[in-house]
Amino acid sequence: MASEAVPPFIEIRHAGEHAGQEVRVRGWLYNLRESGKLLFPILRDGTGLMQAVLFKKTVPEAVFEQARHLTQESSLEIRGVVRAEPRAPGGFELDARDLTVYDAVPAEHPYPITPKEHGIEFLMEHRHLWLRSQRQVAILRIRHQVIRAVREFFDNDGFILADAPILTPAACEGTSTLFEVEYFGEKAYLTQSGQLYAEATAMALGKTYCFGPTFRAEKSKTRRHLTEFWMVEPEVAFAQLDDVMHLAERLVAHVVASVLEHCRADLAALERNTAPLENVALPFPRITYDEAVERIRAAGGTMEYGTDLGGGDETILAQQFDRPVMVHRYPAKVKAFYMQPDAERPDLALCVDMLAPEGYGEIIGGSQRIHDLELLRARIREQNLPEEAFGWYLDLRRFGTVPHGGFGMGIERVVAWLCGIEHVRETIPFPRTIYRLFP
RNA sequence: UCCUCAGUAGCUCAAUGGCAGAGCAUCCGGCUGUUAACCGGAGGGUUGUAGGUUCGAGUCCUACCUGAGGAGCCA
Repeated sequence: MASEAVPPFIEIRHAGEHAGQEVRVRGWLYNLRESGKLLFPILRDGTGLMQAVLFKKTVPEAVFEQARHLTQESSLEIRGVVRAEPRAPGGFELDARDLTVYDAVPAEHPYPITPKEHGIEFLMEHRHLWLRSQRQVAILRIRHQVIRAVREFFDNDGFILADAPILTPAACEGTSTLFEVEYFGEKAYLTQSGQLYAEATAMALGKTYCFGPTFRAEKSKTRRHLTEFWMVEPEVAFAQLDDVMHLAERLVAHVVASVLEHCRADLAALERNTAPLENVALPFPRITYDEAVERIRAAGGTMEYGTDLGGGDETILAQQFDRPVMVHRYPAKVKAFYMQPDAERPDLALCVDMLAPEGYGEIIGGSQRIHDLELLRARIREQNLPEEAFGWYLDLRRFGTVPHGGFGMGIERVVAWLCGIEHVRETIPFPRTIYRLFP
C-alpha cells in the first residue's frame, strides 16, 4: 500500500472500531474550546459527537490559525488518529493531523442556536436548525424506531400495507373540522383518517393497515395536538372488539420493547426514566366506560356520565395503572356513527380508547364497525350525513359484509410518551400547529 | 372560540414611574487537557405597534399585533 494513501472516512458511531488507525471524520463543528496551544473542536456528524485535539506543533501553522477561528456549525473534515480516551464523551478522541474546512460560518452571521437556553418561539422559528441539536436528534431517532417497529409488527403478522388517499371527497367522520382544498373546480378535503378506505382494503386483503399523514383543522391548542400528524390504522376482517383490543396491546407492547432494545442511548440523552416503560407488558388492563367514570369520580374528578373523557379525566385514570389502560364501551352518542352497538347494551358502542401512562393521554382509538347495511344507513341519516357520499362505503355492506374492526394510533403521541417529553411538537421534524406553518 | 400570561441587545433574562444592564454568542488578548472551559478587554438598543396619563414611561392606561400555557375537541 502506498504511504500516501488517503485514510478512510468513518462515522463517529463506529470510531471505537478504529482505535489506533488514521481516519477522516467529517461533519459540523458542535463546539470549540481553546487552551493556549491546544484546540478542542467537537465534531457532530449525525451519528454522534467526537472531540478532536489539535496541538499547535503537530498541525501546519495555517491550519491551526484557521481552526482557531472556526465558528459553530461550520462544516469540516478532520484527519487524525483515533485514540481511546476515558474522559471523552464517546470514549474515543481524534488526534488531529490535518483539518479541512468545507464552509466556515461567517462571524458576522453566527449560528443562532448557541449552547445556552432558548425560548420555544425562537426555536420553532429556527426549527430547520434546531433539528441539529442532540436532543432533537435523539427524539427523531426514536420516532424512526417507533415507525420501524410498527411496520415490523404488522408485516410479520400477515398485514398488507394498503395506504388510503390524502385527498378525499368528504368527511370520514362528521365531527371534526376539515381542511378544504380546491380540486379542479370542486371541493376536496385533506383526510382526517384513512379508516373508511382501510375497511375497503380489509375486505380485499383480510388484514391491512395504512400509515400516513392525517389532518385536523380543529383549533386545538394543547401539548397533545398538531394539525398534521401521522397515524397508523390497521383494519381486520372478521375482527370483533376483543380482537381489536388484543391487537392494540400487542402492537404497543412490541413498539415499547423495540425502542427499549434499540434506543437506550437516545433515551438516556433525553434523561428518560425507562422504569415506567419496562412495565409495559401484556396484558393491559381493560375497564369499561362505566367503571372509568366510577374510578374518576372516586378519585375526585367531576365528569358527567355520558360525556367523553376530558384531558384531566384521562390523566386521573391513567395514573391508577402502571401500563397503558384500555377503556371500552363508551356511550354510542359520543362516538362515531360507524361503531357497532353492544348487543347487550345498544346504548354503548363497541369501541376502545387506549390511554398512555404518565398523563400522555389517548394514543389509540378504535372500534368494531357496523357491518349491517340497514343499521349503518340509519346511523348516517341520524347524524345528518350525506348518504350519497357514503355510497361506496355502504357497498362494503352489500357485497359479503362481515364483522370487522380496527384502530388508529397517533405516532406523535406515542413518541412523546416514550421520550418523556412535554409537547408533541418536538416529535415530528416540521410540526404544524394552529398558529404555525413555518418553516 | 374562550380564559390566563408574556414581548427589553443575535439569544436567555434584569432594571421601586427617575442615567437601559448582566450572562451567553461575536471580535481582540492570555493560558499545553478543555468538558455549556476559564481569565481580561471591545462592539452591540426606535424596550412588539399606535395612542394616552405624567415634569418624566421599559414600567401605569387603552387598542392592536405576535407568541406561550390551559379549556373545549381529538390521535
